Amino acid sequence: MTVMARPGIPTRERIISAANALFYNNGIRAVSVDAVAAKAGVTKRTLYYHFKSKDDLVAAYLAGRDQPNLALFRKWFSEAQGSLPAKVEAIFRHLARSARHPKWNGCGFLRTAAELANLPGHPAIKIGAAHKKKFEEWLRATFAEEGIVEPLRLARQILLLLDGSFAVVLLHRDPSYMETEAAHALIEAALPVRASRRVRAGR
Amino acid sequence: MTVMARPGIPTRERIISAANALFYNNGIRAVSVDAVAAKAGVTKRTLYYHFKSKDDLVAAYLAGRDQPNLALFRKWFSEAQGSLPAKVEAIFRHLARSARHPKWNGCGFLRTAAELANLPGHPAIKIGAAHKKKFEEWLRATFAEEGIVEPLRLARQILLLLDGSFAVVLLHRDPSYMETEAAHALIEAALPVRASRRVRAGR
DNA sequence: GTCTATAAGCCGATAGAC
DNA sequence: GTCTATCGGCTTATAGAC
Repeated sequence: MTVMARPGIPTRERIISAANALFYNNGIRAVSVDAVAAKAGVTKRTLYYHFKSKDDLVAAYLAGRDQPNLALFRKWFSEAQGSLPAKVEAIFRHLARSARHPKWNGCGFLRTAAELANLPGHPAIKIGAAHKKKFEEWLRATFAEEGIVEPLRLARQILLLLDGSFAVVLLHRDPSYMETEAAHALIEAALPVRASRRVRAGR
Repeated sequence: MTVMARPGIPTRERIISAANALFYNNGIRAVSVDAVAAKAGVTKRTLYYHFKSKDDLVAAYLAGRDQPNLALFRKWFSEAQGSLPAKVEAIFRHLARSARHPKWNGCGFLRTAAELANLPGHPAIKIGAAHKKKFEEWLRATFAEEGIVEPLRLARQILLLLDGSFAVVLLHRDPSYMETEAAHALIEAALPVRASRRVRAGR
């Protein structure tokens, strides 16, 4: 367990960074407060000075992943070339690439919600739910701008595919599930009628 | 913690039944072997006579859910009226009804895989992966019979929606995500061209 | 096959010094 | 704000009797 003694960075940030690495890799209940303190290079007493409980620390771990994660999805979308279906499909393609990294372990928000399913009001679950709502709302607004008739319905359908991809790829350890082009098919089906009606039996 | 002292049922079955209730409701690492033994009405020593470790017990818990779960999906499909898309959509409708029960806690296979993501070769994860593969294969065969051009691709797309539904509904505690009719749209998009091309902008 | 008893260690959280 | 030291309880797993 490497000590992350980087004096330039505030103690609280070092603790969150250590918590992020350990909780994401190993899960919540598998990681002790002792282990987080050791990895951050502080004593447990110091950790409890900055966070009032382990639950509080878990919430801070997920809160730290919220904005970076959303920014990454928006970046993948906006940098992609082509039509709307192609740009959304690009998110899944980039995700599959991430999932091939040996340290990839699915979605931290979904895994935490799954592990703490017996504690529905847990602060970490609320942060996860808010994160997914922000993503859904960004998708809805994007689809609305493109003239989709029911943008919220389509946003929720894509969300099911995204979170299903996290779950299935984590279970099978097979990123090819993210390359079934389901998002592409759903978006084309929702496109206004004037859009190109492509050949369908051909592939 | 109710003692499940039902003398007619073999000890091993009583232990698995207790493990099922506790692990599904609370998660794996949140439940001690002590608690399972107490709920089954046996001592810990007896439990370790029937199962060589907690990991072994967790695997038995999931193995016990495999066939009943698959049978339920097949029943929901076969008893539904109407076209192929309608019959698959019926699975999601029934699932949403299950999810409204207060004791519903998502998919036991996916939650276990999420919690034990740091142990990729764990026997329980293998059982979960095999379970989902059986479901995928049943879907593929069903679609092949219906003349779908790429039945495996469509089966995997539907699987993403199903497991995404488990994940999202567990996070938000909102079963309406299972009623976005995404499966219906994907299957219709994959149907042979001769099939009815319905009005699309109308709803 | 089931019991009592316990090993050996880790858990989250806290007291009090500086 | 960070340290040393420790509490009481819970963890998986095992020993040996019957």
